[in-house]
Amino acid sequence: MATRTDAPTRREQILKEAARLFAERGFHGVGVDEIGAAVGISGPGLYRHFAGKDAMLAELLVGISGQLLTGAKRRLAEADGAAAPETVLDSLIEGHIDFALDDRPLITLHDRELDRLRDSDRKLVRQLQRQYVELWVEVLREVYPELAEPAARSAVHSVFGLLNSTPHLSRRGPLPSRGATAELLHRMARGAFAAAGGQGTPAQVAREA
Amino acid sequence: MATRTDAPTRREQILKEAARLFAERGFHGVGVDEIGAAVGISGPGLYRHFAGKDAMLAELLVGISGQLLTGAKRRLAEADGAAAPETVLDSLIEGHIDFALDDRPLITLHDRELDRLRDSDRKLVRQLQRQYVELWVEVLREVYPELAEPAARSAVHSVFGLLNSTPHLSRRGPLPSRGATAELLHRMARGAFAAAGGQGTPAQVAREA
DNA sequence: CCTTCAGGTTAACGACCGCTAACCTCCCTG
DNA sequence: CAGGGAGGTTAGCGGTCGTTAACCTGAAGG
Repeated sequence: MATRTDAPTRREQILKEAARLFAERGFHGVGVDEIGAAVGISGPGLYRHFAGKDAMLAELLVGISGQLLTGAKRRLAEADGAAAPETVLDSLIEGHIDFALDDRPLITLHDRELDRLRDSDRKLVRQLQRQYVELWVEVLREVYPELAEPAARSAVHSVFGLLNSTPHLSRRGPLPSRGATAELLHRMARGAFAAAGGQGTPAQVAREA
Repeated sequence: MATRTDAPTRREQILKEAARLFAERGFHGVGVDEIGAAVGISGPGLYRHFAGKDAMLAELLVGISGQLLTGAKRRLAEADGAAAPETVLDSLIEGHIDFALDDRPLITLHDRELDRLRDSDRKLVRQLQRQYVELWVEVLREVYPELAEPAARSAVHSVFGLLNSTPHLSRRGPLPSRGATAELLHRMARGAFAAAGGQGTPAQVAREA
Protein backbone atom coordinates (compact mmCIF):
# COMPACT_ATOMS: atom_id res chain seq x y z
CA MET A 1 0.00 0.00 0.00
CA ALA A 2 2.02 2.98 -1.27
CA THR A 3 1.32 6.27 0.42
CA ARG A 4 -0.88 8.40 -1.78
CA THR A 5 0.81 11.48 -3.20
CA ASP A 6 -1.33 12.10 -6.29
CA ALA A 7 -4.39 14.30 -6.18
CA PRO A 8 -7.61 12.73 -4.95
CA THR A 9 -10.00 11.61 -7.64
CA ARG A 10 -13.44 13.15 -7.86
CA ARG A 11 -15.04 10.02 -6.42
CA GLU A 12 -12.80 10.33 -3.38
CA GLN A 13 -13.63 14.01 -2.96
CA ILE A 14 -17.31 13.17 -3.01
CA LEU A 15 -16.94 10.36 -0.52
CA LYS A 16 -14.97 12.51 1.87
CA GLU A 17 -17.45 15.37 1.81
CA ALA A 18 -20.40 13.01 2.01
CA ALA A 19 -18.87 11.38 5.08
CA ARG A 20 -18.45 14.74 6.74
CA LEU A 21 -21.98 15.84 5.97
CA PHE A 22 -23.56 12.51 6.95
CA ALA A 23 -21.68 12.62 10.25
CA GLU A 24 -22.79 16.19 10.91
CA ARG A 25 -26.45 16.01 10.05
CA GLY A 26 -27.30 12.34 9.52
CA PHE A 27 -27.92 10.44 6.33
CA HIS A 28 -31.50 11.59 5.88
CA GLY A 29 -30.58 15.11 6.93
CA VAL A 30 -28.33 15.74 3.94
CA GLY A 31 -29.58 16.30 0.42
CA VAL A 32 -27.73 15.32 -2.74
CA ASP A 33 -27.60 18.97 -3.74
CA GLU A 34 -25.58 19.74 -0.63
CA ILE A 35 -23.14 16.95 -1.30
CA GLY A 36 -22.72 18.17 -4.84
CA ALA A 37 -22.23 21.75 -3.71
CA ALA A 38 -19.53 20.61 -1.28
CA VAL A 39 -17.40 19.42 -4.20
CA GLY A 40 -18.27 22.24 -6.58
CA ILE A 41 -20.75 20.48 -8.81
CA SER A 42 -24.43 20.59 -8.33
CA GLY A 43 -26.97 17.97 -7.53
CA PRO A 44 -27.54 15.32 -10.13
CA GLY A 45 -23.97 15.51 -11.35
CA LEU A 46 -23.20 13.03 -8.60
CA TYR A 47 -24.99 10.34 -10.56
CA ARG A 48 -22.08 10.21 -13.01
CA HIS A 49 -20.03 8.74 -10.15
CA PHE A 50 -22.48 6.86 -7.94
CA ALA A 51 -25.64 4.89 -8.55
CA GLY A 52 -27.42 6.83 -5.83
CA LYS A 53 -27.21 8.33 -2.39
CA ASP A 54 -27.44 4.89 -0.81
CA ALA A 55 -24.44 3.71 -2.78
CA MET A 56 -22.27 6.43 -1.27
CA LEU A 57 -23.18 5.43 2.26
CA ALA A 58 -22.65 1.76 1.44
CA GLU A 59 -19.21 2.37 -0.01
CA LEU A 60 -18.26 4.44 3.01
CA LEU A 61 -19.37 1.90 5.59
CA VAL A 62 -17.94 -1.12 3.78
CA GLY A 63 -14.71 0.80 3.33
CA ILE A 64 -14.46 1.65 7.01
CA SER A 65 -15.15 -1.86 8.24
CA GLY A 66 -12.79 -3.37 5.71
CA GLN A 67 -10.04 -0.91 6.52
CA LEU A 68 -10.29 -1.59 10.25
CA LEU A 69 -10.27 -5.34 9.72
CA THR A 70 -7.41 -5.28 7.22
CA GLY A 71 -5.28 -3.12 9.48
CA ALA A 72 -5.92 -5.38 12.44
CA LYS A 73 -5.05 -8.50 10.43
CA ARG A 74 -1.84 -6.88 9.25
CA ARG A 75 -0.85 -5.98 12.79
CA LEU A 76 -1.59 -9.50 13.91
CA ALA A 77 0.48 -10.99 11.09
CA GLU A 78 3.43 -8.71 11.82
CA ALA A 79 3.60 -10.01 15.37
CA ASP A 80 3.01 -13.57 14.17
CA GLY A 81 3.23 -15.63 17.34
CA ALA A 82 6.56 -14.15 18.27
CA ALA A 83 5.41 -11.14 20.23
CA ALA A 84 3.82 -11.24 23.65
CA PRO A 85 0.01 -11.00 23.61
CA GLU A 86 0.22 -7.71 25.49
CA THR A 87 2.23 -6.25 22.64
CA VAL A 88 -0.31 -7.38 20.07
CA LEU A 89 -3.14 -5.91 22.11
CA ASP A 90 -1.27 -2.63 22.35
CA SER A 91 -0.84 -2.65 18.60
CA LEU A 92 -4.56 -3.19 18.03
CA ILE A 93 -5.39 -0.38 20.41
CA GLU A 94 -2.92 1.92 18.70
CA GLY A 95 -4.38 1.20 15.29
CA HIS A 96 -7.92 1.85 16.43
CA ILE A 97 -6.92 5.08 18.11
CA ASP A 98 -5.17 6.31 14.98
CA PHE A 99 -8.32 5.66 13.03
CA ALA A 100 -10.57 7.29 15.62
CA LEU A 101 -8.42 10.40 15.74
CA ASP A 102 -7.76 10.75 12.01
CA ASP A 103 -11.16 9.86 10.57
CA ARG A 104 -13.68 11.09 13.07
CA PRO A 105 -16.55 11.47 10.61
CA LEU A 106 -16.12 7.88 9.51
CA ILE A 107 -16.00 6.61 13.08
CA THR A 108 -19.22 8.49 13.73
CA LEU A 109 -20.95 7.03 10.69
CA HIS A 110 -19.70 3.59 11.53
CA ASP A 111 -22.04 3.05 14.45
CA ARG A 112 -24.74 5.49 13.58
CA GLU A 113 -26.03 4.92 10.05
CA LEU A 114 -25.60 1.20 9.64
CA ASP A 115 -29.33 0.59 9.59
CA ARG A 116 -29.83 2.81 6.58
CA LEU A 117 -28.13 0.26 4.30
CA ARG A 118 -29.69 -2.23 1.92
CA ASP A 119 -29.89 -5.70 3.44
CA SER A 120 -26.98 -7.17 1.50
CA ASP A 121 -24.65 -4.30 2.29
CA ARG A 122 -25.64 -4.28 5.91
CA LYS A 123 -24.91 -7.99 6.20
CA LEU A 124 -21.49 -7.49 4.68
CA VAL A 125 -20.62 -4.67 7.04
CA ARG A 126 -21.88 -6.62 10.03
CA GLN A 127 -19.76 -9.58 9.01
CA LEU A 128 -16.64 -7.44 8.74
CA GLN A 129 -17.38 -5.83 12.08
CA ARG A 130 -17.91 -9.22 13.69
CA GLN A 131 -14.59 -10.52 12.38
CA TYR A 132 -12.89 -7.43 13.74
CA VAL A 133 -14.44 -7.92 17.16
CA GLU A 134 -13.60 -11.63 17.27
CA LEU A 135 -10.03 -10.85 16.44
CA TRP A 136 -9.82 -8.52 19.42
CA VAL A 137 -11.57 -11.08 21.61
CA GLU A 138 -8.99 -13.75 20.79
CA VAL A 139 -6.06 -11.51 21.57
CA LEU A 140 -7.72 -10.23 24.73
CA ARG A 141 -8.27 -13.77 26.01
CA GLU A 142 -4.62 -14.58 25.45
CA VAL A 143 -3.71 -11.69 27.70
CA TYR A 144 -6.40 -12.50 30.28
CA PRO A 145 -7.06 -16.25 30.06
CA GLU A 146 -9.47 -16.20 33.00
CA LEU A 147 -11.84 -13.97 31.04
CA ALA A 148 -14.91 -15.82 29.76
CA GLU A 149 -15.78 -15.30 26.11
CA PRO A 150 -19.07 -13.40 26.54
CA ALA A 151 -17.47 -11.06 29.05
CA ALA A 152 -14.52 -10.56 26.73
CA ARG A 153 -16.85 -9.63 23.89
CA SER A 154 -18.70 -7.16 26.08
CA ALA A 155 -15.40 -5.69 27.22
CA VAL A 156 -14.24 -5.24 23.63
CA HIS A 157 -17.45 -3.47 22.65
CA SER A 158 -17.15 -1.22 25.67
CA VAL A 159 -13.58 -0.28 24.86
CA PHE A 160 -14.66 0.51 21.32
CA GLY A 161 -17.17 2.87 22.86
CA LEU A 162 -14.38 4.45 24.87
CA LEU A 163 -12.05 4.87 21.90
CA ASN A 164 -14.81 6.03 19.58
CA SER A 165 -15.70 8.84 21.95
CA THR A 166 -13.19 11.10 20.19
CA PRO A 167 -15.84 12.98 18.22
CA HIS A 168 -17.26 14.21 21.52
CA LEU A 169 -13.94 15.53 22.71
CA SER A 170 -13.22 18.21 20.14
CA ARG A 171 -16.27 20.35 20.80
CA ARG A 172 -14.90 22.33 23.71
CA GLY A 173 -11.46 23.82 23.19
CA PRO A 174 -8.70 22.18 21.22
CA LEU A 175 -7.85 19.90 24.16
CA PRO A 176 -4.41 18.38 24.61
CA SER A 177 -2.25 17.59 21.64
CA ARG A 178 -2.99 14.64 19.46
CA GLY A 179 -0.16 12.67 21.01
CA ALA A 180 -1.31 13.31 24.56
CA THR A 181 -4.87 12.38 23.70
CA ALA A 182 -3.76 9.17 22.02
CA GLU A 183 -1.68 8.25 25.03
CA LEU A 184 -4.50 8.98 27.45
CA LEU A 185 -6.93 6.89 25.44
CA HIS A 186 -4.43 4.06 25.23
CA ARG A 187 -3.84 4.00 28.96
CA MET A 188 -7.55 4.09 29.69
CA ALA A 189 -8.25 1.24 27.30
CA ARG A 190 -5.57 -0.88 28.93
CA GLY A 191 -6.90 0.02 32.35
CA ALA A 192 -10.43 -0.91 31.38
CA PHE A 193 -9.31 -4.24 29.98
CA ALA A 194 -7.21 -4.96 33.05
CA ALA A 195 -10.16 -4.24 35.30
CA ALA A 196 -12.36 -6.52 33.24
CA GLY A 197 -9.82 -9.29 32.95
CA GLY A 198 -7.97 -9.47 36.23
CA GLN A 199 -10.74 -11.42 37.90
CA GLY A 200 -11.28 -8.58 40.25
CA THR A 201 -13.75 -8.29 42.98
CA PRO A 202 -15.23 -11.69 42.66
CA ALA A 203 -17.31 -14.36 41.41
CA GLN A 204 -19.69 -12.77 39.03
CA VAL A 205 -17.93 -14.12 35.98
CA ALA A 206 -17.49 -17.53 37.56
CA ARG A 207 -21.17 -17.77 38.37
CA GLU A 208 -22.45 -17.58 34.85
CA ALA A 209 -20.59 -20.46 33.21
CA MET B 1 -39.77 10.98 43.50
CA ALA B 2 -42.48 8.41 44.23
CA THR B 3 -42.32 5.30 42.11
CA ARG B 4 -44.94 5.41 39.39
CA THR B 5 -47.66 2.82 39.74
CA ASP B 6 -50.46 4.45 37.72
CA ALA B 7 -50.84 3.86 34.01
CA PRO B 8 -48.71 5.96 31.68
CA THR B 9 -50.41 8.94 30.14
CA ARG B 10 -50.82 9.19 26.41
CA ARG B 11 -48.06 11.78 26.16
CA GLU B 12 -45.70 9.38 27.87
CA GLN B 13 -46.67 6.53 25.57
CA ILE B 14 -45.95 8.72 22.58
CA LEU B 15 -42.61 9.87 23.93
CA LYS B 16 -41.53 6.33 24.69
CA GLU B 17 -42.41 5.01 21.25
CA ALA B 18 -40.94 8.05 19.54
CA ALA B 19 -37.69 7.51 21.43
CA ARG B 20 -37.54 3.90 20.33
CA LEU B 21 -38.25 4.74 16.69
CA PHE B 22 -35.86 7.69 16.60
CA ALA B 23 -33.13 5.51 18.06
CA GLU B 24 -33.79 2.75 15.54
CA ARG B 25 -34.07 4.73 12.36
CA GLY B 26 -32.98 8.26 13.13
CA PHE B 27 -35.08 11.39 13.56
CA HIS B 28 -35.50 12.06 9.85
CA GLY B 29 -36.05 8.39 9.16
CA VAL B 30 -39.30 8.21 11.10
CA GLY B 31 -42.58 9.69 9.97
CA VAL B 32 -45.29 11.03 12.22
CA ASP B 33 -47.65 8.39 10.88
CA GLU B 34 -45.35 5.68 12.20
CA ILE B 35 -45.16 7.26 15.63
CA GLY B 36 -48.92 7.53 15.71
CA ALA B 37 -49.36 3.93 14.59
CA ALA B 38 -47.02 2.79 17.37
CA VAL B 39 -49.46 4.10 19.98
CA GLY B 40 -52.63 3.10 18.16
CA ILE B 41 -53.70 6.45 16.78
CA SER B 42 -52.85 7.65 13.35
CA GLY B 43 -50.76 10.50 12.10
CA PRO B 44 -52.05 13.94 12.85
CA GLY B 45 -53.66 12.84 16.09
CA LEU B 46 -50.26 13.46 17.65
CA TYR B 47 -50.76 17.18 17.25
CA ARG B 48 -53.29 17.11 20.07
CA HIS B 49 -50.35 16.36 22.39
CA PHE B 50 -47.30 17.97 20.81
CA ALA B 51 -46.70 21.10 18.81
CA GLY B 52 -44.76 19.11 16.23
CA LYS B 53 -42.27 16.39 15.59
CA ASP B 54 -39.43 18.66 16.70
CA ALA B 55 -41.14 19.24 20.03
CA MET B 56 -41.11 15.51 20.77
CA LEU B 57 -37.39 15.26 20.17
CA ALA B 58 -36.75 18.38 22.21
CA GLU B 59 -38.74 17.11 25.17
CA LEU B 60 -36.91 13.79 25.00
CA LEU B 61 -33.45 15.28 24.92
CA VAL B 62 -34.09 17.92 27.55
CA GLY B 63 -35.66 15.24 29.71
CA ILE B 64 -32.68 12.94 29.40
CA SER B 65 -30.12 15.60 30.19
CA GLY B 66 -32.14 16.93 33.07
CA GLN B 67 -32.73 13.51 34.51
CA LEU B 68 -29.05 12.62 34.38
CA LEU B 69 -28.06 15.90 35.99
CA THR B 70 -30.74 15.74 38.67
CA GLY B 71 -29.81 12.20 39.59
CA ALA B 72 -26.15 13.08 39.84
CA LYS B 73 -26.87 16.11 42.01
CA ARG B 74 -29.03 14.00 44.29
CA ARG B 75 -26.28 11.39 44.66
CA LEU B 76 -23.79 14.10 45.41
CA ALA B 77 -26.05 15.66 48.04
CA GLU B 78 -26.70 12.33 49.73
CA ALA B 79 -22.98 11.84 50.27
CA ASP B 80 -22.59 15.47 51.30
CA GLY B 81 -18.93 15.76 52.23
CA ALA B 82 -19.12 12.84 54.57
CA ALA B 83 -18.38 10.02 52.17
CA ALA B 84 -15.02 9.32 50.58
CA PRO B 85 -14.63 10.67 47.03
CA GLU B 86 -14.25 7.12 45.77
CA THR B 87 -17.70 6.30 47.11
CA VAL B 88 -19.23 9.31 45.40
CA LEU B 89 -17.57 8.39 42.11
CA ASP B 90 -18.91 4.86 42.43
CA SER B 91 -22.35 6.26 43.00
CA LEU B 92 -22.15 8.43 39.88
CA ILE B 93 -21.00 5.47 37.83
CA GLU B 94 -23.78 3.32 39.19
CA GLY B 95 -26.39 5.91 38.33
CA HIS B 96 -25.14 6.31 34.79
CA ILE B 97 -25.03 2.56 34.27
CA ASP B 98 -28.59 2.17 35.49
CA PHE B 99 -29.67 4.76 32.99
CA ALA B 100 -27.67 3.24 30.16
CA LEU B 101 -29.09 -0.21 30.79
CA ASP B 102 -32.69 0.80 31.42
CA ASP B 103 -33.18 3.47 28.77
CA ARG B 104 -31.06 2.42 25.85
CA PRO B 105 -33.05 4.26 23.20
CA LEU B 106 -32.68 7.48 25.15
CA ILE B 107 -28.95 6.98 25.59
CA THR B 108 -28.69 6.46 21.86
CA LEU B 109 -30.64 9.60 21.06
CA HIS B 110 -28.68 11.58 23.58
CA ASP B 111 -25.50 11.75 21.53
CA ARG B 112 -26.93 11.21 18.09
CA GLU B 113 -29.74 13.62 17.36
CA LEU B 114 -28.71 16.68 19.33
CA ASP B 115 -28.04 18.69 16.19
CA ARG B 116 -31.61 18.29 14.99
CA LEU B 117 -32.87 20.66 17.71
CA ARG B 118 -33.86 24.30 17.47
CA ASP B 119 -31.07 26.59 18.63
CA SER B 120 -32.61 27.43 21.98
CA ASP B 121 -33.34 23.83 22.88
CA ARG B 122 -29.91 22.71 21.78
CA LYS B 123 -28.29 25.35 23.95
CA LEU B 124 -30.31 24.21 26.93
CA VAL B 125 -29.39 20.56 26.42
CA ARG B 126 -25.73 21.44 25.95
CA GLN B 127 -25.77 23.43 29.16
CA LEU B 128 -27.27 20.56 31.12
CA GLN B 129 -24.77 18.15 29.62
CA ARG B 130 -21.91 20.47 30.46
CA GLN B 131 -23.03 20.76 34.08
CA TYR B 132 -23.24 16.99 34.28
CA VAL B 133 -19.73 16.60 32.91
CA GLU B 134 -18.29 19.25 35.21
CA LEU B 135 -19.84 17.53 38.19
CA TRP B 136 -18.07 14.30 37.26
CA VAL B 137 -14.83 16.18 36.64
CA GLU B 138 -14.89 17.68 40.12
CA VAL B 139 -15.45 14.35 41.82
CA LEU B 140 -12.87 12.66 39.64
CA ARG B 141 -10.24 15.23 40.55
CA GLU B 142 -10.91 14.68 44.22
CA VAL B 143 -10.13 11.02 43.73
CA TYR B 144 -7.11 11.69 41.51
CA PRO B 145 -5.72 15.10 42.50
CA GLU B 146 -2.75 14.75 40.15
CA LEU B 147 -5.09 14.71 37.16
CA ALA B 148 -5.11 17.97 35.21
CA GLU B 149 -8.50 19.41 34.37
CA PRO B 150 -8.44 18.98 30.56
CA ALA B 151 -7.30 15.40 30.93
CA ALA B 152 -10.00 14.79 33.49
CA ARG B 153 -12.63 16.14 31.13
CA SER B 154 -11.37 13.94 28.32
CA ALA B 155 -11.38 10.96 30.64
CA VAL B 156 -14.96 11.61 31.67
CA HIS B 157 -16.11 11.85 28.05
CA SER B 158 -14.31 8.64 27.26
CA VAL B 159 -15.89 6.78 30.13
CA PHE B 160 -19.27 8.04 29.00
CA GLY B 161 -18.45 6.45 25.65
CA LEU B 162 -17.64 3.23 27.44
CA LEU B 163 -20.82 3.20 29.52
CA ASN B 164 -23.00 4.31 26.63
CA SER B 165 -21.85 1.37 24.54
CA THR B 166 -24.69 -0.73 25.96
CA PRO B 167 -26.87 -0.40 22.85
CA HIS B 168 -24.16 -2.21 20.90
CA LEU B 169 -24.09 -5.12 23.32
CA SER B 170 -27.58 -6.48 22.97
CA ARG B 171 -27.44 -7.29 19.27
CA ARG B 172 -25.86 -10.70 19.52
CA GLY B 173 -27.38 -13.04 22.05
CA PRO B 174 -28.87 -11.96 25.34
CA LEU B 175 -25.40 -11.76 26.90
CA PRO B 176 -24.80 -12.01 30.65
CA SER B 177 -27.47 -10.99 33.09
CA ARG B 178 -28.14 -7.37 33.77
CA GLY B 179 -26.35 -7.53 37.10
CA ALA B 180 -23.22 -9.08 35.65
CA THR B 181 -23.14 -6.54 32.83
CA ALA B 182 -23.54 -3.66 35.24
CA GLU B 183 -20.75 -4.97 37.39
CA LEU B 184 -18.43 -5.47 34.44
CA LEU B 185 -19.09 -1.96 33.17
CA HIS B 186 -18.52 -0.54 36.63
CA ARG B 187 -15.17 -2.26 37.02
CA MET B 188 -14.05 -1.18 33.57
CA ALA B 189 -15.01 2.42 34.23
CA ARG B 190 -13.05 2.43 37.48
CA GLY B 191 -10.13 0.77 35.74
CA ALA B 192 -10.15 3.35 32.96
CA PHE B 193 -10.26 6.22 35.44
CA ALA B 194 -7.48 4.70 37.50
CA ALA B 195 -5.30 4.34 34.42
CA ALA B 196 -5.99 7.94 33.47
CA GLY B 197 -5.47 9.31 36.94
CA GLY B 198 -2.56 7.42 38.40
CA GLN B 199 0.14 9.32 36.56
CA GLY B 200 2.45 6.88 34.87
CA THR B 201 1.83 3.37 33.80
CA PRO B 202 1.70 1.45 37.03
CA ALA B 203 1.02 1.28 40.68
CA GLN B 204 -2.18 3.16 40.40
CA VAL B 205 -4.57 0.97 42.32
CA ALA B 206 -2.17 0.17 45.15
CA ARG B 207 -1.55 3.81 45.95
CA GLU B 208 -5.11 4.88 46.53
CA ALA B 209 -5.99 3.01 49.73
C1' DC C 1 -11.84 17.42 -38.99
C1' DC C 2 -15.07 14.56 -37.29
C1' DT C 3 -16.43 11.61 -33.56
C1' DT C 4 -16.88 10.09 -29.07
C1' DC C 5 -17.31 10.24 -24.50
C1' DA C 6 -16.56 11.66 -19.72
C1' DG C 7 -18.51 14.83 -16.92
C1' DG C 8 -21.16 18.36 -16.41
C1' DT C 9 -25.80 21.37 -16.79
C1' DT C 10 -31.08 22.56 -15.95
C1' DA C 11 -35.95 21.05 -15.89
C1' DA C 12 -39.11 18.30 -14.17
C1' DC C 13 -41.49 14.24 -12.22
C1' DG C 14 -43.25 11.44 -8.59
C1' DA C 15 -43.18 10.21 -3.98
C1' DC C 16 -43.15 11.34 0.62
C1' DC C 17 -43.65 14.05 4.67
C1' DG C 18 -44.94 17.52 8.18
C1' DC C 19 -48.69 19.98 9.20
C1' DT C 20 -53.42 22.20 8.92
C1' DA C 21 -58.42 22.18 8.16
C1' DA C 22 -62.65 20.48 8.87
C1' DC C 23 -65.35 17.36 10.99
C1' DC C 24 -66.93 13.78 14.33
C1' DT C 25 -67.81 11.65 18.97
C1' DC C 26 -67.72 10.73 23.53
C1' DC C 27 -67.75 12.21 28.38
C1' DC C 28 -68.00 15.37 31.85
C1' DT C 29 -70.35 19.04 34.13
C1' DG C 30 -73.59 22.92 35.46
C1' DC D 1 -80.23 17.81 29.02
C1' DA D 2 -77.60 21.29 26.76
C1' DG D 3 -72.96 22.15 25.55
C1' DG D 4 -68.23 22.22 25.39
C1' DG D 5 -63.77 20.57 25.42
C1' DA D 6 -60.53 16.56 24.89
C1' DG D 7 -59.03 13.56 21.63
C1' DG D 8 -59.70 11.41 17.70
C1' DT D 9 -60.64 10.98 12.28
C1' DT D 10 -59.75 11.78 6.95
C1' DA D 11 -58.57 14.93 3.09
C1' DG D 12 -55.40 17.65 1.29
C1' DC D 13 -51.85 21.38 0.73
C1' DG D 14 -47.07 22.86 0.13
C1' DG D 15 -42.51 21.88 0.18
C1' DT D 16 -38.58 18.92 -0.20
C1' DC D 17 -35.97 15.20 -1.95
C1' DG D 18 -34.02 11.43 -4.87
C1' DT D 19 -33.84 10.42 -9.36
C1' DT D 20 -34.30 10.66 -14.46
C1' DA D 21 -34.33 12.98 -19.00
C1' DA D 22 -32.50 15.80 -22.27
C1' DC D 23 -29.04 18.62 -23.52
C1' DC D 24 -24.30 20.84 -23.62
C1' DT D 25 -19.13 21.09 -23.86
C1' DG D 26 -14.32 20.48 -24.09
C1' DA D 27 -10.61 17.41 -24.84
C1' DA D 28 -8.65 13.15 -26.77
C1' DG D 29 -7.90 10.09 -30.86
C1' DG D 30 -7.93 8.22 -35.36
